[in-house]
Amino acid sequence: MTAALSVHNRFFNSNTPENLSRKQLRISEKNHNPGFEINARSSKSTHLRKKQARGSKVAVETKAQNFNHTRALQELVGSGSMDRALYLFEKMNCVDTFLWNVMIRGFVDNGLLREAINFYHRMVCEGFRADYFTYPFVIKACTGLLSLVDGEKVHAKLVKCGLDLDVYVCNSVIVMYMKLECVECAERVFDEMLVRDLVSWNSMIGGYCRVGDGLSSLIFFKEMQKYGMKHDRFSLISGLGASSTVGCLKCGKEIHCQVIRSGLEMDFMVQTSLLDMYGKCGKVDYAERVFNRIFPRSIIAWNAMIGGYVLNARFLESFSCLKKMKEVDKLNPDHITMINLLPSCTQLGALLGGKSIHGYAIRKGFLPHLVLETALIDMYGVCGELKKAEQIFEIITGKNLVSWNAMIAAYVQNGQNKDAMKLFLDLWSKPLIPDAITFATLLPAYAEIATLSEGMQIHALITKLGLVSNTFISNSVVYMYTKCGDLQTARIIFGGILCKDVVSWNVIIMAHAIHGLGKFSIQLFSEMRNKGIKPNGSTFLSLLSSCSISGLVDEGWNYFNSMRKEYGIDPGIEHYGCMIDLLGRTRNLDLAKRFIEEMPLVPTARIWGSLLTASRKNNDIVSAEFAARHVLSLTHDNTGSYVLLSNMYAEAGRWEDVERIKGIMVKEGLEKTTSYSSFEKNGKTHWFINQDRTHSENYMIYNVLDILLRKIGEDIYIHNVSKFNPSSLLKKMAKSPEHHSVRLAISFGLISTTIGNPVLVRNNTRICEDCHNAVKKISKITKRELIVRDPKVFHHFRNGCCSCGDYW
DNA sequence: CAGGAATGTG
Repeated sequence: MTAALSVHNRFFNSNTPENLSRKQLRISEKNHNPGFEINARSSKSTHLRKKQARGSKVAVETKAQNFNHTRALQELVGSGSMDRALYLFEKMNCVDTFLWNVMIRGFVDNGLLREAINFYHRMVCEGFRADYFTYPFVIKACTGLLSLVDGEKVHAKLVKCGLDLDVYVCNSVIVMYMKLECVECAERVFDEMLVRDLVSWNSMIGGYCRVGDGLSSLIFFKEMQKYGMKHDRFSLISGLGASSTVGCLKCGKEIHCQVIRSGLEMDFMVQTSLLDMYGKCGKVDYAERVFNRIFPRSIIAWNAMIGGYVLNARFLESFSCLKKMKEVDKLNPDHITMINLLPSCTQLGALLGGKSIHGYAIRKGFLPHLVLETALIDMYGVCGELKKAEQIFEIITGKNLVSWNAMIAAYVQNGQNKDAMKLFLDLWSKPLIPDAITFATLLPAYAEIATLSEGMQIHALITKLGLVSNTFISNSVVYMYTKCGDLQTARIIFGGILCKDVVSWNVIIMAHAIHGLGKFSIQLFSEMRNKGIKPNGSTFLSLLSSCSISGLVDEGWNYFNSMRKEYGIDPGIEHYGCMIDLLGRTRNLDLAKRFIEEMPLVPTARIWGSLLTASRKNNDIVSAEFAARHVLSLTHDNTGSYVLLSNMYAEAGRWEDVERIKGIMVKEGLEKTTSYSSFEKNGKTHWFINQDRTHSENYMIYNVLDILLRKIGEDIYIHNVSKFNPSSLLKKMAKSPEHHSVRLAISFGLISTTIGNPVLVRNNTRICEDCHNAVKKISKITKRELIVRDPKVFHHFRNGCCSCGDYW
């Protein structure tokens, strides 16, 4: 007669039943029954009253009927017919806590989580006491909804009822907090438990695993044995997961031994975890051994095996594994198979493979699927199909941070730095908070195009979000400041990195390289070795670049030769590239050519490009043609090579050849890159193109520039007429460099800054010979440091000299 | 009545 009680309590009893104990509840139930008919208000009660009026015989029947109803209700719930269960529930007249629990559990089991919570509220409202059977279900519903708000309310309620003493209830609360990433709350609940069972421990181990704290997971895994808990399959599975996140093969192997000792070797979930662990710890052969013992092999085991191959860069094997899966076990790939295989396509550059996976996913109805779509963005991004990546990103509903990060990465990988920055600002307006990966992805874009003030803003943001202690991020910040021209700040931040890794050192060595401070690079390199940091290939790339940029020829050769001898590092193609630059500086073109011939690697476009630069510096048109031919056979759209060659022809007065190159470029659809220079003033960037007259301070800029040019004797039109030299005049007229963008920007920079301060100008193309000469002289007569950033390096012009040693 | 294996971004 509980329904009656509920009605009664609702209207006449302020002492709500949830404040009473189970025993008290039963007593009050009895006591209030007699008054039932008078107090009845609801239609349910009226219905009951009519039934009861038919006499005691009917009452007995009702009891039996209720018993049948209960069984029917359980069956309906079990089969997932929640609507019919609800109908029956509403019809039943003797509802009690047990039946409410059956309903709530049914909702949870059938994924109707919100309904489960609503039903719990209704249950409490109608005066039923939620018991220690109710709460695990309700908490599970909150967990599934990822609703911390609901969860905390329910938790508070159950503490009030004293149900926080129940092990089952507490275990479910732990799982909830862990899944909602409130690790500290879970820890507190765990700590305050008077009795902990196996599930309590397993929930902690599994919870830490889930939030990525493999170390704590392993600590709890070891700790629980001290409390007399024996690991079961759940503990072992979580322990294996923790070993893979930490990447601790030793831990994994130990747990493998425990698996064998516990006789769980043939447990298929444990097997899958083992296989996964070995794959993630880099032991594919062990994984294969485990895999071969699994029978029957589920799609999950196959997926784990495929994932293992992909993770260990054995891409082709991942595809043959897929083939075997289809042929041997007649299993169809699912969405996780696709997610696993997409990185294989990405790494192999197999766009066609990636597209067919996309097609398969569409045909099979796997889409929309957030993770799969993100993997597709990555694949299309790396394969250069930016439009496709954008399309997928557009249609994703419920984008999470990973999706945003993937799209930002796609832009950066394709050199669309501006779009990456724009997308980041877009993300900033969303309720998502960028993380370390966002910045690690984004910072290279900032390094390429951000102004110093933009760079400082992003740095402030990183600091605000507490990501400065992340070495990966700090390294990128150092590089960004370097590329923004602020080597001073780059140094300070480098000095502040607490855990400097090899990348930190490589970055700071490279920073000094691109600012033409080779001696400092060398000093930093020896400092690094003294600190016991082992240099890698990239270290030498930074070091050799520095030697080449600063013209430290002997040092460069010494380091190059020491690479293999002292450090056991085989020089890569990039290292050879640096050496060719170095040889180019010595003006020994024949040696450079022989070096290319004799090197054990196939020359790339960059190698031939270095020879082309060297040929230009030597004014050796034949070598330049030779180098350019090679560059263009490898990259058809290398505009720079055409322009360089064309300029050489022009200087030699070979106008037919200039026209010929022009013709080829037109035929190939190539346009000469428009050179522009920029100068940042008060956070605003001012742009200039050659002969630009659009700037608001145009008059002043040209006046100042003309004075400067006259002072340095480059105003050939006015002063050099007497020493008329037709070929030199022709040369200058062809390019009219006296109003090149870089000079305009420097002129504007000089009038926009205080005397004594350096002027920093950015160029999108390499500075021409004439301007380089002119800027050197301007630095001398103005007594200012003039800094020009080109696509590769910073030219520091000081007192008539440039840090690049006139070779760039 | 509670807990578990394979999945995307640097």
